[in-house]
Amino acid sequence: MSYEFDHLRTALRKARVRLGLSQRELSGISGVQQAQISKFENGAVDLRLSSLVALFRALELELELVPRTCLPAVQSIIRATSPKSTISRKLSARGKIAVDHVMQRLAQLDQTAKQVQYLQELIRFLERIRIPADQTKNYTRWVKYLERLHPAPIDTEKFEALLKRTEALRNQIERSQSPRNQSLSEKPAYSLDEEDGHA
Amino acid sequence: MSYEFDHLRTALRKARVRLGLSQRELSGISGVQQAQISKFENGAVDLRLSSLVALFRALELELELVPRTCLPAVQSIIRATSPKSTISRKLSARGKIAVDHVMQRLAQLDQTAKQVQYLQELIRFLERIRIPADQTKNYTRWVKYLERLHPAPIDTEKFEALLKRTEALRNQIERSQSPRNQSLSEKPAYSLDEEDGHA
DNA sequence: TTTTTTGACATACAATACTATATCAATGAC
DNA sequence: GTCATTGATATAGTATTGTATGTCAAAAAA
Repeated sequence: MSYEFDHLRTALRKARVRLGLSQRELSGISGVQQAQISKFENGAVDLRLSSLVALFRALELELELVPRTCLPAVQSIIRATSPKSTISRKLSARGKIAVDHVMQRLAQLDQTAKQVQYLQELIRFLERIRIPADQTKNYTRWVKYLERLHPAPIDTEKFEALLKRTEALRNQIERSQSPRNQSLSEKPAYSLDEEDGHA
Repeated sequence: MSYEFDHLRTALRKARVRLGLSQRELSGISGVQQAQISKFENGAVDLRLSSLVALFRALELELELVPRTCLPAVQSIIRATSPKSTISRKLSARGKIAVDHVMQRLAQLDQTAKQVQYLQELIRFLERIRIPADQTKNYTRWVKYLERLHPAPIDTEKFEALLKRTEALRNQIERSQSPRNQSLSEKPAYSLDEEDGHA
């Protein structure tokens, strides 16, 4: 079909993927059918404005009208700001909730146990640091794991598994960073506690 | 109806009006039915993306996706640039053509006649100056007059009428500017020879 | 291996945009 | 006053989206 908006099609997919959302998840958040999302991303449908807006809102994006003469300036701003700005409040909210719940569960366990303290520290560490771009997939996978975990009480078996996974993630992140000797405690490019600046 | 895009509705109308285009004219340029334009401007239709893009393209506007976090920055850029950037190439192209044609007609008349020289000067003057915002309506009316005029040869009667109208416009513009003592030869906010900067 | 997740696709029906055209009142030009 | 322009509506028929489901293969997780 290829209308004049491949532009927006690809932007949608990129934004969705960057946030680690599946089409079905985005569908749930935005209210637009998964089938429609798939079609749109593949240029097979000419969405109505209401659907478009719903999708973009869910991804923290706004449809803005830009005079062609200042397109370059605007695009450069977007490029400059996007690494920080495209972090989803949705994902970070979901992630934050998951982490909070798990931390609450952990708080119910024996606080004198070394392993419990260690896991709590690990998680607090992951909450604070910058997640490198090549680790976002591992990171979102871990977050999803927490989401699945938190509704039920945490028994010994689950605790061990969680500790193992969390440690693994921390190690992967450190390994991916060490060659370039980057500091882990920089401002986050992808983190849980990112706030969106409505200022 | 009121979806989440009154934003775009009003922007469309503003842009169209600023350019002195009627709904029918915009329909002709964009290929979107006049009825649809009317409905959209009144929030009575949920346009498809293709129609939207067609409309905005015709108005030299681009639909851009902006992360919410850098909305303020983007909007400030648009505000800062818009007085210049929102000038339509469409209108200025149409206007320019009309003026050129009329000037060609005038070139065929007796160049020694004082009145012919005077009218030519007047038009060159209007081409150069900035048109104050409150005079755009008079200005576009004059341009339309030229558009209607230029296909046919210019006889004495038409010449007189044109001279009269052109002089009247010049006077109106000067009157509207004089109280504030603004210089007329500033950069144009609304002029025929405006170029769009794709740089 | 088995189960889940994911994205693409299909189908049937309801809702609505789009097209083509026409009308009408208000406004302004002549 | 007459005529043209403008914007808002209307109508009827067509095309497409949107909705609700379901299926399927590939990839990933368990």
